[in-house]
Amino acid sequence: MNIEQLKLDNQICHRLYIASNGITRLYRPMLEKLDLTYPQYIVMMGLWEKKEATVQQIHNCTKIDGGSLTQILKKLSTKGYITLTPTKEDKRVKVVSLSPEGEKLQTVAASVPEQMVCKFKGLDPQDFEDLKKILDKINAELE
Amino acid sequence: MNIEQLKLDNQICHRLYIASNGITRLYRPMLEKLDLTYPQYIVMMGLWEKKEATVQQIHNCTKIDGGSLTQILKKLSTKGYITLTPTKEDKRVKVVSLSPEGEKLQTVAASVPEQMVCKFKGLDPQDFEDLKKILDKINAELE
DNA sequence: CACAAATACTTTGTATGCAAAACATATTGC
DNA sequence: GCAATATGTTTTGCATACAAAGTATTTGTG
Repeated sequence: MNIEQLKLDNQICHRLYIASNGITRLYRPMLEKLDLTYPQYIVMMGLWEKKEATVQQIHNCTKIDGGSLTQILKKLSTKGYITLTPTKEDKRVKVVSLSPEGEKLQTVAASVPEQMVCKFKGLDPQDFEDLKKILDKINAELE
Repeated sequence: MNIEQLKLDNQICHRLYIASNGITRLYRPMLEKLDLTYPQYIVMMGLWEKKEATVQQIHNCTKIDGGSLTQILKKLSTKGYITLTPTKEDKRVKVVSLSPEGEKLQTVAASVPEQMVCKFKGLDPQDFEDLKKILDKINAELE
């Protein structure tokens, strides 16, 4: 029996899990000013790029699953950042659009990425590059 | 305003978030045989190493926060994998111990790590090494 | 055109993650 | 000793994640 592999210290997945949770936690105070949670922020980032998109398209670019997305979009709608409108051509499809407030929010959000980078002085640009490449490989396998 | 940094495609944190969720999802069917969720599996890994530990110690090695840990330990206890006992010296402290079933489970779990590695044929050993090092840096900053 | 299969989204139920408040028990300082 | 404080764990409330079931609409087929 290969016990060695079961040790926490040898677990890459555990490290990834901790890092992901830790980063979400780190975002919290920064996103508080925007009245957004991290998943909500991800959806907003997708919308700032496209201005509007169907629920399906948001699912594709954010990789947040449908069930969660419905809840998140409902919250963002309540906050007045987006609107949800069924399309005329296909009533099943809903288009998510940025409201003026939602659009304005991007200006405030603009400082978040660099605030975030500042938290990781211990990593050099090469680390970020490497990490990005490896995560892309992992996410490709997870597809 | 630095809009470029706000694009999803430039977000490392988003990649990490997707990867972490995807991996947890990937573990699910493997852990079903053990009747464990991924966080429960993490706690069990900690216990297989130490046989017994206080709630605090488990928090330290798993990095799972106290509130969640209480729930997870309650579930593991219901499943009969562990027991929770207040210590005599300090009644606030609870010791978590493996039950015989919990201990036996390790044998079944032994195949999980390699099953997991098999899912990532696209990554070479160097990728895993690099990833581990970078994640350790990140987690050190998150402390 | 009617009906089965597919599609887009929502709902439901279970399991966290996390901050903040609550509890119980210990320890300290006076 | 006792009040004030600190510590270890639990509870609470809100926000997901996700599988599975449910709904509404469309599309494809005969």
